[in-house]
Amino acid sequence: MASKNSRKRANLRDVASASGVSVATVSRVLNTPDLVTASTRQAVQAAIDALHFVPSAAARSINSGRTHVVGALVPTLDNAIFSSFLGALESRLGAHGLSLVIATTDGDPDVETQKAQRLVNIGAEALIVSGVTRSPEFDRLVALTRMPTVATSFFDADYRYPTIGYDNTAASRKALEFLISKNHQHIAVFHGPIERHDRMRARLSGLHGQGELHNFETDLTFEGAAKAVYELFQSAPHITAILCLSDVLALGALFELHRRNVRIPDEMSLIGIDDLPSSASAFPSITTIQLPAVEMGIRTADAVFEWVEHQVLPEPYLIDTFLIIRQST
Amino acid sequence: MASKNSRKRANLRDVASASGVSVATVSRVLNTPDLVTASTRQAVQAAIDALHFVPSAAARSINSGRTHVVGALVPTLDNAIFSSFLGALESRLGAHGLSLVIATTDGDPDVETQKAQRLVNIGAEALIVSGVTRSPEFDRLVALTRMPTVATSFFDADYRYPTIGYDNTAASRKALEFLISKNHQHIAVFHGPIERHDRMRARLSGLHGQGELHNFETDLTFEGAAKAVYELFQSAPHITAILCLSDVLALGALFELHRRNVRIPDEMSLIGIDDLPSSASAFPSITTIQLPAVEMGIRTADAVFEWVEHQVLPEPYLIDTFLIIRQST
DNA sequence: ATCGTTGCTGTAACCGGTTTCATGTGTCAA
DNA sequence: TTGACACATGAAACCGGTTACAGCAACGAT
Repeated sequence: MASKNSRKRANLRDVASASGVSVATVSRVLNTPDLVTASTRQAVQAAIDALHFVPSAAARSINSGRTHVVGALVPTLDNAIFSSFLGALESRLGAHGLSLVIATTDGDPDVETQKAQRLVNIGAEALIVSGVTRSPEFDRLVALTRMPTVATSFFDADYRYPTIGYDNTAASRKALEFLISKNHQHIAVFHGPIERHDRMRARLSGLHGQGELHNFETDLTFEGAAKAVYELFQSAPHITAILCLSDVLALGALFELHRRNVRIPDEMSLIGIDDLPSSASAFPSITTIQLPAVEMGIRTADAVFEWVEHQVLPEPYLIDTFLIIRQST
Repeated sequence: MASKNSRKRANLRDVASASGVSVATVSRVLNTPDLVTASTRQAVQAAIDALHFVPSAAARSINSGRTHVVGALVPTLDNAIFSSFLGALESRLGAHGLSLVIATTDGDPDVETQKAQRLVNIGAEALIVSGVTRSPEFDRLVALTRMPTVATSFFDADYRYPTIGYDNTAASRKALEFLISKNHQHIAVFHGPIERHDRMRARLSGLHGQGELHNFETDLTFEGAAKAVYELFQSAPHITAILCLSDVLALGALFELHRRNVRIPDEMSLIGIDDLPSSASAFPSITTIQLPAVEMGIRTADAVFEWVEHQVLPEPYLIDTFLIIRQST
């Protein structure tokens, strides 16, 4: 009794001596039970149960060289576009027998580097990052550790890591062209901070020189959008359409326009980018450019799996975006 | 040259022989540099750089017995209440030097058990779960591995794992009492599937026998809410207030009521539970019961940290919910 | 009776680190 | 000159698994 509840966890040798076999046989019971006689197998199993033996993950992976863990670095979980990406990613990785550890970076390359270092320290087999901007230390770390690394949320066939994502510039241009095709002449562009947000910058870069545009930079929140609407009516009341470079802003603008009794789309048209779940159900529902976060998660999971499991370097992959026409335009 | 790019990663012994010292000294350079003379330290460091040596996470944790990884099991990432919880959790755990691996369960106890097993296999030091419902195998796994386990999203001082969360029953009752205080006699209750969703069940259980209530069960989506509104007007047009047991439903109902030109709150009052970011900014903004997901994440991270680092078993902790009165009532 | 299989099991090396303990060297006080 | 002591370093055990290899028994074929 007193000996039963020894503080330490039982290990292979304990089980071996308890069941009167060698460590090799115990290991075989765990991994290749077919190679062990039924009777000894049962004896070993009994000892395993009695001692509450649980194999050590670390000891296993020291031999296999595998941890079955991959890390994802995303700016935030508060934006549904990232959480649905991660949800799909986790689910698909799980189907491949891989686990996902997440790290939020707040869009700061230094934080990203620091958390990437931690992911390396816990033994991640691959890294998944979002957006274009990396710190030099990050690149050094990846080079040093030869870490399989995939970049998501944008597409660039020439990027230093394989990219799986969409063309942000084309997405915003698609939205703008749609507004122009609807004969809008005076268009406002709402966008989030472009400092430390390269995808926003890419979206914005597709828009210059296409007729009269009024840019409003604001926080990437509902409140930020409301503030931009306020400024819009102060400075440019002749505007007839708002192009929001994120559905978060589009929803915020929608609410603020409601509050001001501005009729949508009669008095003001509204188009977003992302296609958040809310955008389809808002009233009026919001025309937007769909960014297929779920497909991106699945494809990224598959690519990472092939890389760590079969050493297949992924090809850069461009995911299509779609214009979803709804009631707000 | 040819020998330089050997396929295998360098290990401690490689570095040791390259720099002409023992493995112990190399290990000291890595962990306790003060104990090593500056000159040898530099020599070792040079060898480390030259060989691109990166210490193996598995080998380290086999000695320390630590992996610095904790696992969280949540139903989904699609609901903002969970993603903001996880965001806060990850951030706070990171401050404690711990990494977070996430696993989604879709609310299925069997999936939860299976993914918990995987978390154990990769060496998680602690488990964080959501909601009351566990499978017997899950409990067996936790008992077997003596895994530190915290349950969140509800509070029950007598639960078999320490709970950190809010009182779901009290939250919904708080919402109902507020509606009653506003003289609403005929109230509809929108709720998601209660099968496999114990928190929803707890919220519903607080409401029985409190005057005339009409229950509508529907999917926990915007579309589900819209459908419930439709049914509501079919079967109970005299209703003056809708109590939604999740802000997701409240937002969906809001949009559908807009669509039907029902004035809020004049013709219909609306109250939710969750306090999603959207609820504050919707028009009209939605009265709701705030569930402090961020605080829950922080407190859970602290509790887990104390447990794995200092063997301090957390006390169950009840987090307050607050009625946030806005325009929809 | 002998040899070649096949099947099960044990010994011991090994994975890549950490850590204990012993050893050698230099410094300082007696 | 010698003993005490701090300091830097190395040899080897150790963590808890996996696995190459060897040994041995039972079997059928020659």
